[in-house]
Amino acid sequence: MSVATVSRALRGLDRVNEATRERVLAAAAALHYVASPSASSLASGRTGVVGVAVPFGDRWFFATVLSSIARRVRAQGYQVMLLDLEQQGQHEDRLPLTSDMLAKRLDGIITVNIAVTGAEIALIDRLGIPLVSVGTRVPGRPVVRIDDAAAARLATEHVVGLGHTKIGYVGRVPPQATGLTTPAHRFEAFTQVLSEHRIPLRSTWVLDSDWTMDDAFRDATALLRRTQRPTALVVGSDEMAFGVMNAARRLGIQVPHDLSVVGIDDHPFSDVLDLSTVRQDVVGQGLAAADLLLPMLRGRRQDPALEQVEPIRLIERGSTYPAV
Amino acid sequence: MSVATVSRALRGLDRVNEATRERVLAAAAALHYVASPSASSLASGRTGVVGVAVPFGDRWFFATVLSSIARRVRAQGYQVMLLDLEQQGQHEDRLPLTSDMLAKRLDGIITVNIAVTGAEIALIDRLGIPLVSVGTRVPGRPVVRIDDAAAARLATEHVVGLGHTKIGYVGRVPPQATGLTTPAHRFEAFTQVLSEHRIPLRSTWVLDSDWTMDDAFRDATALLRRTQRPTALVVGSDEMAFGVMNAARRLGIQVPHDLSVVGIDDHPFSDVLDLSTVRQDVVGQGLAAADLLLPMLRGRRQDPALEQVEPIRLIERGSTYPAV
DNA sequence: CTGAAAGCGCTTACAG
DNA sequence: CTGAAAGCGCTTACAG
Repeated sequence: MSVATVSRALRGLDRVNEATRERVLAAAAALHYVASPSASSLASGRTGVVGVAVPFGDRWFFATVLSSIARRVRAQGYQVMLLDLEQQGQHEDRLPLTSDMLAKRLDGIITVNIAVTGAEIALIDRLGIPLVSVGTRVPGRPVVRIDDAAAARLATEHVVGLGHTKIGYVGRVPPQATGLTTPAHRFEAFTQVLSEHRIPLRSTWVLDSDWTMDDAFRDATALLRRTQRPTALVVGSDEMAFGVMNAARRLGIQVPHDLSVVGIDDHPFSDVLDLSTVRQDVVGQGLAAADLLLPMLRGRRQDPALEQVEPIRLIERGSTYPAV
Repeated sequence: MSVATVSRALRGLDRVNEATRERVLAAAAALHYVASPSASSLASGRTGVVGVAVPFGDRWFFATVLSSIARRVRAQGYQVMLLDLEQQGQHEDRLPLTSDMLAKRLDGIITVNIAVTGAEIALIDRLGIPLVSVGTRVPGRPVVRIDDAAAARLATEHVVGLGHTKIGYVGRVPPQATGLTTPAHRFEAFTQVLSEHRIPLRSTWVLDSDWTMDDAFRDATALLRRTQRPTALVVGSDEMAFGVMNAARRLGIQVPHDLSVVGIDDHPFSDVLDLSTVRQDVVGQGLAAADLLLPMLRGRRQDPALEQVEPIRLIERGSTYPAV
């Protein structure tokens, strides 16, 4: 029996006699034989590995997307390489995607809220690696995301509907700092809703944030100490909203009676914290991205302009209350 | 110039003329040349990849360990393969480690709270892959962990010291369900402290749990509805403690005045929730495991009985209060 | 349906 | 310090 026949039998190709295949399979099992991935890759040009690039591997959103992608691609026989681009102690600057990470290593890549640079796109183009983005779009590739503006709109209209007119925002990101679209879209929608309702926007009630709970805690503490403070805060993410609620609690400000807080995400802990929020299906986005990428690994072209927008919805909980 | 010389120059081996090396490096940069990992692996037998096996890739503890391992091994030129062993919808049964995941793919592996089976150990032995475990020990391999008994002891003695005598426990795992050592050690230490202080242990105040917030929420709700209820709960993990606090809040039971709650972990959100807890350094454990594994990848033997026990300490916050 | 052969792109002794 | 050659273990046309 030749190595060619064994190779075909093991990979389930046709043109192999059933009896032959069974003998091969039996022998492979007895000998614990598994084809060498390196040798297969070298010969075939395919690695069976999908890379997932995240800016922070240890945060809920990214860990959840990563895990759901891993589950889905594993079912098709692919392994997942983690590309955690976090740069120690630096919030703005992430590690770049390099040839070392990508070249001949990956059959495809999913970027999760990564603002991919022109140089990186050139690299990925040169390597010819199929790519799907989640959240922030990579130009010329399919994207899976929610409608960030609509999400912020839902949250903002919720507190407006409760009669609030003194409304602040937490989670604006200075536009030059990053190429991420999510923070900008959410903040912009917030301002639009206010202006539609002719509610004045106080610039001192808009807090920049590096999008962490700790940072939101610090900034919200400063804001809530002022004599002039809002009665409601719209917060760009649930994690930041947790920081805001903590700040209020420490200052003796009652949520929701003295201050309404609404987030975006529906983080698994938002229920515990009784946080009103706008739910997005994070697992679903990971699975959708994998489902988009998988056919591309087999050479199927995908519409580069494809935008798969996943649904969102308002979850009213106890952190929001009518204005007095 | 031969391929051998190029190979040596690129990998920084000695016995290469400096001028030659510089020419090679310049040419490689100009051509965007990167050595094919598959070809290198096939020829050298090394893959430059470390596998990290976790039972749930989307939970804080595992995502944090994973991310810190990735950071540390990346600094040495290694990539991380994610082995997420979660089996959809099944809490007890995880996916097994298989040849497909391991054979000729990985230079080493770190298991994070995985109760590795005998068959899996035999496989890993046969493949000769160096292994380091975090949390639950893999027999015959180094382990990085905290002293779980000491952690539970600290938490329990804290509420005992506050004068509580009606004390319950959340997070016992039926011993046959899993080979994990953490839940067993923590519960055992809890019972010991009680008996040392001659505090009776009510079996109805001990809650089994699958170690999730939701499950703890459900079970704690049932417990706290009883007329006879504890004044303090020691909880095996912070995430479960969040569920317990939520249950109390929903029932109108005030934490800490009607009920003290203490967890173990110091989860990033524990500060927000004002949860008293026992802190462990999760990032530190990941880094330590990587530091143990890295030399093994270069052939260094490590003491198979090595136990690196990381420090813990009590963090008193607002969820615990003296008994009335 | 099966086999012989080329080739994937490196690394590693070995010789010089 | 450098090069020629073998070899790592597969997959893929191609021939039969």
